[in-house]
Amino acid sequence: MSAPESISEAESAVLAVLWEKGAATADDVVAALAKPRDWRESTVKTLLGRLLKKGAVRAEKDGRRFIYSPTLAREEWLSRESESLLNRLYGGRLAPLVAHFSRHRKLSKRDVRELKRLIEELDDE
Amino acid sequence: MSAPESISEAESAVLAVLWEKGAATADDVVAALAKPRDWRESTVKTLLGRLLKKGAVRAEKDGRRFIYSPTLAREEWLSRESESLLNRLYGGRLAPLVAHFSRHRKLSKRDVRELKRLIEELDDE
DNA sequence: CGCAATCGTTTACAAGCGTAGTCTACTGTC
DNA sequence: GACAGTAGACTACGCTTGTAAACGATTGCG
Repeated sequence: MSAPESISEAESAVLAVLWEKGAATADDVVAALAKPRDWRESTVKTLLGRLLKKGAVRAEKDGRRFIYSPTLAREEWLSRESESLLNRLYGGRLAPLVAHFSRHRKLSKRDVRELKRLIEELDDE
Repeated sequence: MSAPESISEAESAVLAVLWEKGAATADDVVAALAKPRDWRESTVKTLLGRLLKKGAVRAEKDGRRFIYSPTLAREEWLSRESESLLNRLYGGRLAPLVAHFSRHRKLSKRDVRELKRLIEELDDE
């Protein structure tokens, strides 16, 4: 199940690119991250290296370069991060989080609409 | 408004005690944390000091000791942490998080029941 | 009144992180 | 075949975090 090595903020930005593209060279990643984060090439290389070491990314040799692709699935990562927060702050359950947001009027109409639909679907199962 | 100094995991455990007790001496906190975390006294002292410096905690002199109390409200902290996660992972909205959990069958019956009630209440507003 | 206990403060130190420069080896080009 | 460019690896460095020992000031007790 791949050791649960924790992914840092910066690393997750790199992973995000790989999740979107499926696979990419270091240069592709550098290019893709040019806009959002303003990182030097070496920064991205370092992050790729760390992700490699953590086993969250795989590198396949393609001539003189490597093609990087994610090993850790985005969904898996989402689960880990989300559950970690729920455990730390809300006793591991989702409802209290939602309650917190509703209590503080932090829900957009869109959120409410979507939540409503989601809950209805749940009833059907 | 208090500067949004970020609170670390360990620090939040100390804050948790203060939130529960309202106010406490360093020793009280050490005692309260004896069970969950197995920290030396100095560890707790360090954390209290850091929280002080971060402005998340206030210390009022009471004879030779200090009485510590939280400056940062728990609700405020919950909001910060939760919103930060939502922003980083779900485009800042709550519905996608719930969708993720439902997709992965991570919702307990209790969660579903409570969510249902919450959503109904929302409709009333 | 002196001393041991007790507070809070200072210092410590390894690991992780953000950010990046430098080094080395390979390769495509003239 | 020599050389410039380039890709990945190695090194760096200051900051935060987790964890704690050491230090110095104060004080209640005998």
